[in-house]
Amino acid sequence: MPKIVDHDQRRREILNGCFDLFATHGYAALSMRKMATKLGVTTGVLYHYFDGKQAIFEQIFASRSATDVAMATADIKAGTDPHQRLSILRSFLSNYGDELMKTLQVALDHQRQDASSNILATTMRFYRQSLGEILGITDHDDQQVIVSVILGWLVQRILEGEPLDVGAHVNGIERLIMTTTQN
Amino acid sequence: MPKIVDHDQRRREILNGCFDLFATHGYAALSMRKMATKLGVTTGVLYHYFDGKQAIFEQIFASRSATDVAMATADIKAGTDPHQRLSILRSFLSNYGDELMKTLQVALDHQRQDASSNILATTMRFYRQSLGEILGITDHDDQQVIVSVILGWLVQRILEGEPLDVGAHVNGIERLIMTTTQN
Amino acid sequence: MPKIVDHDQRRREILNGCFDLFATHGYAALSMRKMATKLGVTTGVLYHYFDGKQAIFEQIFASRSATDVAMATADIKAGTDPHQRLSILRSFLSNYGDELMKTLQVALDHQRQDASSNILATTMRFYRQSLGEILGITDHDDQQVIVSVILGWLVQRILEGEPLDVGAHVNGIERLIMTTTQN
Amino acid sequence: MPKIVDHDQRRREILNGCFDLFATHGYAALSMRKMATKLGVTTGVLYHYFDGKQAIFEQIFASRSATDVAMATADIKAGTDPHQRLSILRSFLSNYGDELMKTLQVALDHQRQDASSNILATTMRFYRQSLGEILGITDHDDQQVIVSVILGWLVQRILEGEPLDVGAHVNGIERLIMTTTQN
DNA sequence: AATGAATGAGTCTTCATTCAT
DNA sequence: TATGAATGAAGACTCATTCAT
Repeated sequence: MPKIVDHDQRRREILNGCFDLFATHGYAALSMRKMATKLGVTTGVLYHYFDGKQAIFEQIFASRSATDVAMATADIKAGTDPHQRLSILRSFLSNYGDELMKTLQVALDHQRQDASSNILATTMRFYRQSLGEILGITDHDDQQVIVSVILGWLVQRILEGEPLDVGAHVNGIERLIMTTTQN
Repeated sequence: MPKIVDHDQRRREILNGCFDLFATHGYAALSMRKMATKLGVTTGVLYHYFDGKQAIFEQIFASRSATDVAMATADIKAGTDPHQRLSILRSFLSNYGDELMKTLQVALDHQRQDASSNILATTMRFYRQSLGEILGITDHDDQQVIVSVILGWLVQRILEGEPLDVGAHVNGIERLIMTTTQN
Repeated sequence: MPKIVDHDQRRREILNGCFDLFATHGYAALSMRKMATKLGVTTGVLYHYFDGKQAIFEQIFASRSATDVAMATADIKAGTDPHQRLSILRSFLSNYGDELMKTLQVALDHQRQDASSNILATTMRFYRQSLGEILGITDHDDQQVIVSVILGWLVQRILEGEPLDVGAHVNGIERLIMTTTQN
Repeated sequence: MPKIVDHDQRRREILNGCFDLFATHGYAALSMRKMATKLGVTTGVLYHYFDGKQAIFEQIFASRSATDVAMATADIKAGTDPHQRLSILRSFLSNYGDELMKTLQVALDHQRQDASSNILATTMRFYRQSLGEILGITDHDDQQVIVSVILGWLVQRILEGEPLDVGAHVNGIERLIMTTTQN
């Protein structure tokens, strides 16, 4: 009878533990040793559950980018009134800003790690469309600009080291929606 | 008899050559050897002119963030008519988008190298104010949102691997300016 | 309730399965994991039946070198006419050349693993005498040279990657026998 | 002015030092660390002069297999009288047996390392032809058998751990030459 | 001013082996 | 009897940095 360990469960735990580490240190600067140490395991364990550093990194990215959109749509879909939707977007960004920031950092690393991969372009399109649906915006240009506002908000938070107030940005998004050129 | 070399001139040449390399590969993934090879010098030369990798990186960042703002203001200051100002912003972003993207990548790396440094927060404030002056915007919140639009535009360009059309974003900025809540 | 398994039977099966693997990959390059995978068992099983990698290797070698000589004598003993004996040698080499080649490879590995062991010297003497009896040659020098012809045939086969025609070598052995200096 | 080191000279010294190590330990069992230690250098030095373990190994093999044949032909070419030729072959094998043995061990390793390479087959053909010319033997089969006698002599020496007397083998070769079927 | 040889700690990864179950 | 999770040392190789020349 083998040691009783739920293999997949353990994998997911490790992945979750790695996410923050990759986000804060960056792919190249996070060594397997440091990763193992911070997780309280040995390097051997990491290689028991994964095929290597790159594999861990990719699985983290894949699982997180899906999770984030799911979180957003789950929260926001509920509202139907445009005003209500914005209010929900505001609290979503407030609550999950840190997580989104880390996902963005991991995504930027991913791009450097494998510039030829088109998974990021695909993911961006998915984010854009999801946001469009959530806010009821169909115009492609408007979607892009609003995504930019949110991404820019995250980048400023990264660069300054502390959260920016989300209010001004949601207010900006509202004005963009109201002045949309499509009608 | 020492070779006749302008020490500072040589330093600047090396720094200029390194910027692209750091922007493309990232701090951790760019080795001194690769750096030397791409620049056509030996590692010894790099250590003759600089105190090490970290020193090179910091001097690059310092010199660049100043340069970029100088480029922007030089181009834009001229215009006084709001319409004209936006038109100049558009062509500035078109022309220097790639350079700005690289600066952003280096800045993100810098933040990871030394999260405690406040040089980035200072720089961001400087950018924000400069942009405010250029576009004639004094409201702090509006400045933040417009900076976000530009940063978001750069991030999308990074993540998708190809330039986004700048028109939609400048148009968004225009709408943000027109609907400003101040005054 | 333990599974009904013939312990020794299982051991022999594993040993037989390992022989080809050791011969093909070499001692150092054959990991226990690969061994287990190729045999369709787990590493735990290998350590249940054996004391470790070195132990498996030595038991393989011991069991094989006995087997090979048994094969040879069984086939050849029958013939008494010198001509007949050579003909049987020829077909023996034809049929078992691949197996002999593998045994040689394992023996060469064995020598590197434990150069101080004298089992190989003993085995060689045994081979030599067996061949002498088979071919009716008593002179020690002649035995050595004829063993060399066969070993050389195997080595050329190894180095060239494909079987050499055995005819020329058996013919050579015949000429060596006919011109023997003894008597 | 750089440190004064003759790069190629140093390379050759290191290669020469490695030859015995590869021959005695085998490719897989000789680690770069052990190699460096035995040579009295650091691993960094090995990577400064070579592209890696495989590269060192291949260069050793290439340089040695050429050297060996050169040694043989240089020594033996001189004699024209068949009897004299055999006498020279005898002393050549006596003197260089150890070196040839090591070359053979390296070659056998090489074959396991890269079975698809055809350099060994080419080398074997070269050895065969050289030996044919030296001994004045043109028949392909006879060349093969005589090469086998020498290879077998070397293999027995490897397996037994001590040199076999060369006399019996040279005598065998003589008898093979005298009874050649070609004429 | 400039070279590139040298170092030794660090990189990712694989290994033989142990052991709780 | 059998599993496969876990370990820690060792594998090949790269790195930033130093220094004799």
